[in-house]
Amino acid sequence: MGEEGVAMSLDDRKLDVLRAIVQDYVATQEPVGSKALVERHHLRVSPATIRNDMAVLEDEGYIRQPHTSAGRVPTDRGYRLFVDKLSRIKPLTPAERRAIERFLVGAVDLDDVVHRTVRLLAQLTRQVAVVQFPSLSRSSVRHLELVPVSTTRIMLVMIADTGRVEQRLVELPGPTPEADVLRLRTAVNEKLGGQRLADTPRLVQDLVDETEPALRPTMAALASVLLETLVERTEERIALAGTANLTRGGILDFQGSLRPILEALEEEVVLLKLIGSAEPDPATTRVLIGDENEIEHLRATSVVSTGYGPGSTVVGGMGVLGPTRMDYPGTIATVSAVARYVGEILAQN
Amino acid sequence: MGEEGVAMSLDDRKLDVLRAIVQDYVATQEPVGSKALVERHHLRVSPATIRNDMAVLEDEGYIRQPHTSAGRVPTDRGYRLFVDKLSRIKPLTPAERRAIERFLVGAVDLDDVVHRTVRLLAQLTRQVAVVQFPSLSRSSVRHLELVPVSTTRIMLVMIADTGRVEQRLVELPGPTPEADVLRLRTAVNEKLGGQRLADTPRLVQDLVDETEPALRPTMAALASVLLETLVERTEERIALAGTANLTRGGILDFQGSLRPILEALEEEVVLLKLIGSAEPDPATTRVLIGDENEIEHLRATSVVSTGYGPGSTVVGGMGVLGPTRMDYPGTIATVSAVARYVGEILAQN
DNA sequence: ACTGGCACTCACAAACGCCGAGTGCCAGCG
DNA sequence: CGCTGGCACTCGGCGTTTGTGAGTGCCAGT
Repeated sequence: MGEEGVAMSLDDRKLDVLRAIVQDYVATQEPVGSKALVERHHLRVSPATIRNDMAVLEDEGYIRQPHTSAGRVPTDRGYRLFVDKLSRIKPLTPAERRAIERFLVGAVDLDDVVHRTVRLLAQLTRQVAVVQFPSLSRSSVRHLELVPVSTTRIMLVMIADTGRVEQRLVELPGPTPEADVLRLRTAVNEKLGGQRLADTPRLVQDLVDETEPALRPTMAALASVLLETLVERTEERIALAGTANLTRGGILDFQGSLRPILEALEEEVVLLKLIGSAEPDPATTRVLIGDENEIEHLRATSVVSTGYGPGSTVVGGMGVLGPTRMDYPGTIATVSAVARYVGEILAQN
Repeated sequence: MGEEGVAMSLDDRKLDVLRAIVQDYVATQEPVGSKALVERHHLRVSPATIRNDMAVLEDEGYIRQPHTSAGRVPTDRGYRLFVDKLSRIKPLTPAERRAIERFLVGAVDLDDVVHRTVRLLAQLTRQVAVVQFPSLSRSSVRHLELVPVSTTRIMLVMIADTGRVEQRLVELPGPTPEADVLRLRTAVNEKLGGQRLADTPRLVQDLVDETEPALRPTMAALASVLLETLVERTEERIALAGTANLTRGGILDFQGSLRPILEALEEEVVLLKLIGSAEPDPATTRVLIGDENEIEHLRATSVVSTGYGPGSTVVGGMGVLGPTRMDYPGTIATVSAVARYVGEILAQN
């Protein structure tokens, strides 16, 4: 009707009311009523006035009543408005800062960093945490090693600059003396060393073409495994922690059951999509609220995620998953801070 | 009194009754009464007789009543007797055999084998499955590689015969030309190649002593990292799957909540202890029932576990965790079969 | 535009009573 | 002596009822 944009139809006080509702509901986990609102927040009006405001907010779809004559609860849309416009990122407490700093002492290798990170995230946010291992597709080749296993088999070991290591067995077309293996090794390293994995497919082709004819079949066998390792099987690894937090606040937090959630959490693909850094600006911290996320069974959850990597690059994603009713400002702050720290650690290698 | 051994006090029929109670309870998840028992099993006596038998079984601690005037439920002790004496291992169904065979196609490397295995176990048993990665301490060194990263840093990569790969960064005491690194590499491989990891500590010491004096400080730096990698940090990796199965049959399955269970499952140490192959005969399939296991929070669960490895060796453990009320014969059969299969696959490398 | 007042709604908890499965005991029977 | 049928008893679970209070929407008044 006479209203222009949806947001325009809400004056400042209504926004204050929404903010207060979100905060109270997140804190108490109970529907919040008009009377309680005026008491806990110093809104300078009467409950009746608030009720009118709430009626409007409900019309606009920002809040809803679980049942007649109960207080109001924010909708996904309400949380979205809250996150976008009504909240400031909460600074970390000193205790949190200390915890983040402490977690890295003694991290001995990449696996260790990732595992510690995911536990840290879970502990700080008291939610389920997910950390993607540095993605192969985003790293470069540091070194390739060929280890003879028998005369017709070698083991291919690839070391990425992120510290990730992949190994694969290669069946050679025939017995190959060790000297030849060394020649292959040199050739492969000269061609691929330092290259980004994304660029390797065509280089591998060159590699075969440039090999001396005698060794070409052997190199071809090696090349096919290389391709598989470097590209096709860009298997992403993932670390998960804090699933026990799903049971906090009664199982009823997630209406129905947490069964589907646990199932979804075991699907790597699903997790990758959630914290996927295939986003416009991967370094930004993103928030997906309720049914904004695409996984059917996680419609009752929100995800806060971000990319991380040494310096300003992004080699993987990390994030946190919890009930839509969660402390967004605090969680966003934590996830961002942890990602920044991990980036610094990675930069040190 | 007049009774000799506890087991002696139970005649055959009482044992039949216990077996029937376990079977029915596992199937229905409800306390089983005397009348239902005589109907479902062709015990040729009347309910009243069964009641007397049940009274005895209860005195002996094999079953109990959840409350007066309810049916009986097996106790941990009852399950134990059932597993030890009253059940035969259930042969696998053809469908199960097929599933096990199918799961391995396309397993591309060790990680993949382990991940597929754990999922397979979870799916077949419909419980939580745990698989330990082949333990470093039980494997031998296949190859050690030194990759120069800068003039004062090299990356140490260890490849075990099980296919596991560990890498670690070594800070050298000073700039070291590549030729020296090669010499170190040769020396290290000659000394440690093919050796069991358990034997390496003293060998590493020899290694330093035998090094030409000029390279000795460098070798010392390398040796300390080697020791750490090979011995001290015998970090065991573990794969987990099927946590969603914990929610089957209502959460009430695990009285209280499954919170502590989820928490325990995130502790690697706990899991290792559970499926630990530090048992008398690690290749045997073991069953821990209820409070027989030592982890406080898992007192309501049972664990079926076994060791696995190529041939008749054991390089790690795997197992399944579920409510004490579980299908022991079937689960034992499945776990054993899967372990055997995985052993065969590992033997192929 | 805000407020106080008021009638109304409805989830939730406590109280109640019923039902029936299951038991223990006992006297009788082969 | 072991088994059986009969019987009185127990008690958890379930559906119904009732009471209570938080919270609402509406309206008349300032």
